[in-house]
Amino acid sequence: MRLSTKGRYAVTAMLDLALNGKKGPVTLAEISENQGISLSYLEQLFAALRSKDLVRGVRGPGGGYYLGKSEDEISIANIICAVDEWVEFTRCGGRQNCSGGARCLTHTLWDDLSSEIFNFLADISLGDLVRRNLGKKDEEESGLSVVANSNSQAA
Amino acid sequence: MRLSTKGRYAVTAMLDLALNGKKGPVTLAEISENQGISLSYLEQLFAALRSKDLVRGVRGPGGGYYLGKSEDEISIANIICAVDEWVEFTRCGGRQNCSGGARCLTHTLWDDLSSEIFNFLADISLGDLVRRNLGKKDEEESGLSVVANSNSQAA
DNA sequence: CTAAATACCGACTGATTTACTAGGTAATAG
DNA sequence: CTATTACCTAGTAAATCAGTCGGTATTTAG
Repeated sequence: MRLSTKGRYAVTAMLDLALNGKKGPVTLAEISENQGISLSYLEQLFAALRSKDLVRGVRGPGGGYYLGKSEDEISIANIICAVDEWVEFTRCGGRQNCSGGARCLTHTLWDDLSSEIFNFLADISLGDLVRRNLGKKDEEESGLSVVANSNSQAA
Repeated sequence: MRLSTKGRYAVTAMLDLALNGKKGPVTLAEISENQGISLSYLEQLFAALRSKDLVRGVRGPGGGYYLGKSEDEISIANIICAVDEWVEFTRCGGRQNCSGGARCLTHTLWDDLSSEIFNFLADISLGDLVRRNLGKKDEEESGLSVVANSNSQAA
């Protein structure tokens, strides 16, 4: 898994789109304004998002972007993979026997961890984030209620 | 959170150290050999790890590195933060009122998600990974037991 | 004591990525 | 038609990545 600032920009932009796109398309100019991301950089990100059908563009005046699927069908992992090109990590991935064991064992461990992180992010949808926040308004003063919902597929 | 290839190298190296360092220090030359990471790059990574007391170096012949704490006291988040310098994400972080709401809402959502990812990685220790793998040997042939690697995002 | 092994340190480097600018073309609404 | 928007390509300064090179400091072995 690769979670860079580029992925952050993409997730942030998609969140903005999910929040503001309920009644019509949202222009990149609006997202740029809202989130402080340059327009052209958004264009690059949305080209990648569009190629994975995560967003749908409408040209012309009154145009902009819709989500390509429902909020609940778009996971955070989807978004990050779309812009970060998801390179495979393990170079020996089970196929080669990779210098005898010690190395491959470590790679297997890393691969397992990497999959866990991926699954964790694949389980969180845009809709989750949006709904979670709406429900949070009341409990705002009582500290952290949102975090650590213990998706512990470890162990 | 920032999970780059640099963090991967660090976690991989620390895993190697946890696996091979039971009976004495492990040299960077060995880790370099085992994991295919250049010696000088390892030196850079271990300088950062050392500054956070995650490893302890011993000079001279027969020297090398020990873990700075027990396997169970070192989390994956610790390792990644040590080498990746953990920059803060939200620029407006509750203090400023940040252009009126829509933007800050999105930032809050991102911040929550970021905390979740961090907590997830903070809950996995080196010891967890090592033990998890040892217990896996038996069930190896019965497919995947630890992780569902049905990463079907590439479609 | 000497020599080798090792950690430790700093400067430099090509390649890649990041985030952005500039300058377009294509489609569509009014 | 014209304005607005998506969509596309090329370029770029800065940062980061992963590495080389050339050292110094410390400790063990002979």
